[in-house]
Amino acid sequence: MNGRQNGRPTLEQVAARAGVGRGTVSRVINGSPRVSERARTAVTRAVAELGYVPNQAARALAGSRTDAIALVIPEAEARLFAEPYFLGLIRGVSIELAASDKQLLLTLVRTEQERQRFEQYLAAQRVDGVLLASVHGDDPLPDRIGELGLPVVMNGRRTEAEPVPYVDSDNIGAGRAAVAHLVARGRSRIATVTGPLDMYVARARLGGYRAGLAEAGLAPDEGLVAAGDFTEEGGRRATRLLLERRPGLDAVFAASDVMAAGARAALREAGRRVPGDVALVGVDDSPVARLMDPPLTSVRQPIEEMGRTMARMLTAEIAGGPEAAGGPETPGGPEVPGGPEGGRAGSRRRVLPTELVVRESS
Amino acid sequence: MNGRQNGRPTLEQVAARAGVGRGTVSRVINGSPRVSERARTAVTRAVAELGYVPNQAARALAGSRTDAIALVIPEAEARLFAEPYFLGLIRGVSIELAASDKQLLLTLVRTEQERQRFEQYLAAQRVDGVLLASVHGDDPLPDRIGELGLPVVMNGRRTEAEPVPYVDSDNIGAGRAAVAHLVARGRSRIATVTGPLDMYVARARLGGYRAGLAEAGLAPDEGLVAAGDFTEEGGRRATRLLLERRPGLDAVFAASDVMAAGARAALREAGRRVPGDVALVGVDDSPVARLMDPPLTSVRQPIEEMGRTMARMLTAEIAGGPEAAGGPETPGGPEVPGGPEGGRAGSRRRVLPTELVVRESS
DNA sequence: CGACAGTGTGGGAGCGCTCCCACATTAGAT
DNA sequence: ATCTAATGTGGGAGCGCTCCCACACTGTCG
Repeated sequence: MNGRQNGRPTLEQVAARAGVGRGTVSRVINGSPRVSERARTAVTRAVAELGYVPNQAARALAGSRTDAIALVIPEAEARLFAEPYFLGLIRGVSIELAASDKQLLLTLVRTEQERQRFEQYLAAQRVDGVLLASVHGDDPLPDRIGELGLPVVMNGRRTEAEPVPYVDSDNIGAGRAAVAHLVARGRSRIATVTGPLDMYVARARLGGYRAGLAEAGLAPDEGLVAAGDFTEEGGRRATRLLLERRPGLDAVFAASDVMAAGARAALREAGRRVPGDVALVGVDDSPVARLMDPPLTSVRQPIEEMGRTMARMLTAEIAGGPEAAGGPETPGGPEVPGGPEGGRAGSRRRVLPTELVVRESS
Repeated sequence: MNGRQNGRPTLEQVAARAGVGRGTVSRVINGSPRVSERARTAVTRAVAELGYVPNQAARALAGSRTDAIALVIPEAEARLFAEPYFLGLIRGVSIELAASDKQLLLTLVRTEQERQRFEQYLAAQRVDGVLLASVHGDDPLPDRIGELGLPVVMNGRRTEAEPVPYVDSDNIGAGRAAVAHLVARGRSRIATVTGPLDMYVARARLGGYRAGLAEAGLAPDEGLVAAGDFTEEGGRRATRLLLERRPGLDAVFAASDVMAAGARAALREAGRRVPGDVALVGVDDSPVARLMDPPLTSVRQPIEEMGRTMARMLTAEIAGGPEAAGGPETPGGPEVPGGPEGGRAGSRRRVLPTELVVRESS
């Protein structure tokens, strides 16, 4: 039949061809410095001539490292959140991983059963580390993985003081920026549609909203706060409620673009004009924002950058060795000179800045 | 200090505990029928007691199968296409793979260099098969993978007569359904904004549009056809052009929702009302469609189902053995007679039906 | 002129499985 | 009674690597 497995040359064959021993070939391939120039060129040539590619399974078995990491996305969230979010994350992770020659294993976890299967999977030593997206407040998975001895980095955090390493965006800053912008535009009766308050991200954005009001010297008014659930329908309902309670509101800060779309619909129903009567600001700067009518002012999160940062942190932790688990052990790695973004490089938690994108809705 | 690699029990230990040989444990784990009931229970118990999980690397090395497949997404496309598309695809693939206990390896390919690296990767025998998303007309990758002896399934096809196994949606039917619907709504001057015509998907949708006109007894008019590029801006430009050439048009069929959003904006600029003056239909039924104003009538593709089908086909081909399923070796590509639409079950090409979702824009 | 560090280097000893051959054991056929 | 087949079973022989020990060879120092 086809020579799918018989055809590929092995390390041994390369060694024979180069006239050296297996050990030397291995050293050359893995970039060890303790190889003579003569041997190195001979091996490099043999590799090229034979088209040799190291067998990954053998490598993993012998060396107990797989050069792969898993990215786990809870399926339920994938529907809730604006989907481009995850694609952006994946893209960021992927870019960074390509640079370090690791592979990305994507796992969508739907059910509890699948979650358990995933733990089994981890136990089968198929990955060197795990990236976790949008973890819920009470999810024990991050800790479990840690117990297995595998490095983890989460996207977002479960609580304010999160023990597991994570990369988050500055959600408080997002709320503040939105409110500050609305105030600058002359609005003073600013309402907000929040996400589900059992999620840290929703609480943080609400906190930012409140801080923004305080900084502007505006009095808080609980009547101007309504809870949504990150869906369009939820945003619509919450906005209707707000209009009922506070007909005089002149701005709405929705904690996501999708909810802002719902708010837009509710405002239209109520005959309010945007931005004439009511200014509108969302969060995410998703494609939806650009396509809305009028285009939506939104707070952008550096999603791709978050993905990259996560991958970088995980890679560092993997390389940093299993024993250095504790602190920001900096093993001679070329530290990025004062990271362009917030948060110290090498730290176990990182909060990236958000950015307001102004469009016609405000 | 928990032992990451030392702690895990091996097959040998399970064998000892169950009082049987390694071979028997292996048979039980892999579900071989040639095991006595007695041995089976003993092994099952030992496995449970020790919390044994087979080491995947060892399995792959000894058995030369990895239980993983790769899904390749060209990065350029990921930006162009409505992104939810890929998430839907990933979801479908993931669901089906979970059922067959395989793992999903996601690869975003950005550059030519990365593409080569990916080929290297495949040569390292890390996957049992490959899924290819949105392949361009002249991409040699599918054939290359076939030459490596790896099963491949593509999403969409490069040309009408595609030699490599694929799963596509009925793009011709999509165009026809859109036109038929518009005709039923009393429209007769129906324009279309196409995708880039070097892509088969764009040509097929245009073909469906033309077929639809013919079936309705409407005369074709090239002035009613303008090329877009699957972006919003492209849709906007193309629509402006159409309005200039044929101010009397009363409907637009855009070959994607995103382009429909662009068309919507152009129509608004020109003072046309939707659907009053001009009816609008898109393709994809993406979240954008629901959020547009008015909500967009759109032809839905069964994306998730496409993902599932692809995974199923690939799994079958992997299981079917390298010798079956017609030699991928055939150089030059066999001219395949296969009928255009309605692919047979078990066939190497499959075209799934699309479905019109009517909303207020038409 | 020995003792002693370096450097490179070969190759043995696994890593934890699957494959498969040889050997029971049993039951049926002759 | 012997022969054959069917059924279970143990365990050797790898799969293709990495790790690491032992052994050259160089020089350098006391």
